[in-house]
Amino acid sequence: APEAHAEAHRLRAEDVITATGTIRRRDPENINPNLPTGEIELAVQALEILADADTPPFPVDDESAVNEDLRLRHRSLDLRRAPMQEAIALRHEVVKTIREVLDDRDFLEIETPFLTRSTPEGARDFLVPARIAPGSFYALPQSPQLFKQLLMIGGFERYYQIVRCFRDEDARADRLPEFTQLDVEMAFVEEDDVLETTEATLGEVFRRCGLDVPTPPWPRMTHAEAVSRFGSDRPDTRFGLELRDLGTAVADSEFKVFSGALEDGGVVRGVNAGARELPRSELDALTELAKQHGAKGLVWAFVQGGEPARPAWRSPIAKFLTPRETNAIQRALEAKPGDLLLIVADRAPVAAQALGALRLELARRFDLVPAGSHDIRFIVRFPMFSYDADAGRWDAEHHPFTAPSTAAGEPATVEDLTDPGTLLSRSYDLVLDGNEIGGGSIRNHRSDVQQRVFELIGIGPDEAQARFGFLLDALRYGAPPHGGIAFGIDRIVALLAGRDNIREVIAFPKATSGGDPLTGAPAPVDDVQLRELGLRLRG
RNA sequence: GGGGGCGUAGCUCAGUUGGUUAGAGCGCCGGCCUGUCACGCCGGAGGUCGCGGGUUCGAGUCCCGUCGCUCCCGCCA
Repeated sequence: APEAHAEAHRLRAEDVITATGTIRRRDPENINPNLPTGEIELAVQALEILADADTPPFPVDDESAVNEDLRLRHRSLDLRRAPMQEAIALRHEVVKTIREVLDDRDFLEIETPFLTRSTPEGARDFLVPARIAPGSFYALPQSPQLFKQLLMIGGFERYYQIVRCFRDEDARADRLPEFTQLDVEMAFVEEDDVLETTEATLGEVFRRCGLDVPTPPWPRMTHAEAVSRFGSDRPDTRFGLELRDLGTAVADSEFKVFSGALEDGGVVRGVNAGARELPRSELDALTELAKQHGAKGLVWAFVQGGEPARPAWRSPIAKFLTPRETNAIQRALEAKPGDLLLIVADRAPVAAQALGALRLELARRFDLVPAGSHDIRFIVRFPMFSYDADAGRWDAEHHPFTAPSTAAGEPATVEDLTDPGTLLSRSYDLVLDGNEIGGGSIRNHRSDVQQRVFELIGIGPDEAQARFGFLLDALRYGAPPHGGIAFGIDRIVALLAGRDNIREVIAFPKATSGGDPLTGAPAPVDDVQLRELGLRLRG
C-alpha cells in the first residue's frame, strides 16, 4: 500500500515494527538465493512502528568486529547478533541434554546454599558481610563440595546440580570469578562408575552438538605419562612433538648447564620441533616463552647435514658438547638433518612446563593440529600431595577430601599414609583437546582416613574440627563410599561453539578485570548500608 | 603482584625520521531514486588523538605517570 510504503521510508536499523500483509512468491528475476526467505516477499498493507531506535553504537550484524568492552556495555544489542543467539541456544542445548541423561539415570538435581561459610584453603573466597552478625561474613561457594558429600551421607545416592561457583582470583580467557559447573556425586561407586557416567552424559552432549570425539570408553592416561610425554597434566595429544629425556645422553657432559641441572636432582629434556627454519628473533621469542614458564633458559640446535667437514649442530652450545653427546641427543630425539631441537635443563616440573608450553606454541605457529580432529581422555592417578617449598609443608594436590591411593594404585588405608610424596590420589580430570573441562575424585568416606589426610597437610584435629567439623561429624555416622566429578559448563560450551573465550558463551559475563562493564559492579555503597553491616571503610 | 598487546570520528582502522588544516571505509544527517536485498548517485556534519605531566620552536608520534580493555606468568584446595 502507498501509505505503508511512505512509512517504510522512516524505518531505521533496530526499529521494532509489525507489518501486516500477504506473503507471495517473488518474481523470478527478484529471487535472492543468498537469503533463506529469498523466494518470497511480504506485500505490506499496514506497517506500525512499535518502538523506534536510536542509531546503535556499533553495527548489529554478524560479521563486524567490535571492541569487546563496548559490546559488554551494550550487551542487549550485542545479544541480538546471530553468533550470540547461537551460543546461548547451544548452551541451553548442553544443559538440557545433561539433565535428560542424568534424569534417565535417576539422578536428582538438588540445590545447595550460596551463602555459606568461608573455608580458606585453595582459592580466595568472595565474602558477604552479615548484617545479623556484625564482623562476621558469609562466603560464596567455590564449589558445593562439602554439601554434596553431606547429601551422599544423607541418602541421596545420585546427585547433580548445574550451579554457579565463585572464586575471587584473577580471570583468564577460560576463567572468570563466577562460573557455572555441572556438579555430580554418587554413592557406592568407584572411579570407573564416575567415569562411565561422564562418558554417558558428555558423550551424548558431544553427539547432539556435533563434536566428533571417539566412542566411549575414552582413553585413560596417567598423570605421570601426560607430564612425561607432553609436559602437561592436560595434554593436547592431537599432534606429536613429544618430550624426551636426555639425562642419559648428557650424563657425563662437561657442559655445566646440563651437568649442573642433573647434579641438583633436575632433568635435561628436549623436544624435536622437526625441520623448521626459524630466524634468530623467533628463537629468542621461544627462549623468552620458556623463561616466562620458569625455565632458566632454552637451548636450541639445528641438526646439520652429514658432511664430515661441517659441525654436527648449529647452536650456541655446539662447542661445549662432544660428538658422542650430540649423537646421543639426536638418537634420543630421533633427529634428522635439518631438525630444530629445543632442550631445557632444570627442575623436572619446570622443564615439563616450559617444554609443554613450547610444544603448544610450535603447534600454533605451524598449524600442527589436524583440522577437525578432537581428542578426549581422562587423566588419572594424580599425585595426592605436592610440597609447597615457600610454606614448608605438603598441600593436597586436588583437595583434602580426595581419597589417597598407594603408589601401586590401591586405595590407601590409614597405615599407608606415611610418606606424602609417594602417595597418589583417586582423582581424575577430563581433558578435551588440551583443555581441562572437568575433574573429580573418590572421596574419603572414613573419618580416620580423612583425619589423617588433614594431619599430613598440617591441619590438626582442633583446626579440622573448627573448619570442617560439620563434615567430620557426619562421616562418623556411617558414610557410604562416594565420589563425583564437576565440569566447567562455560568451557565446554565455548569449545563446542568454537569460541576462544568463555565470555562469548555467557549472556552477562564479567570482564577480565573482574568488573562488570554493564552494571559498573563492583561499586561503592552508601554509609547507611555500611552502618547496617557494622562496617567502616579505612582511609 | 609481574610481563606483552591495544586505546585516533558513532564503528573498524591508517597516520612516515616529531613539522602547515589529523585521513579512509562503514555508519549518521540532507537531497534524488518504486525492485531493492552489502542498492546507487550528489552533498554534509562529525575528532579533548584514553587521561595527567614532561621534553621541544613544534607532540597523535618521544619520555614519565595513570586509567580501561585484552593475552600470559603468578594465583586458580
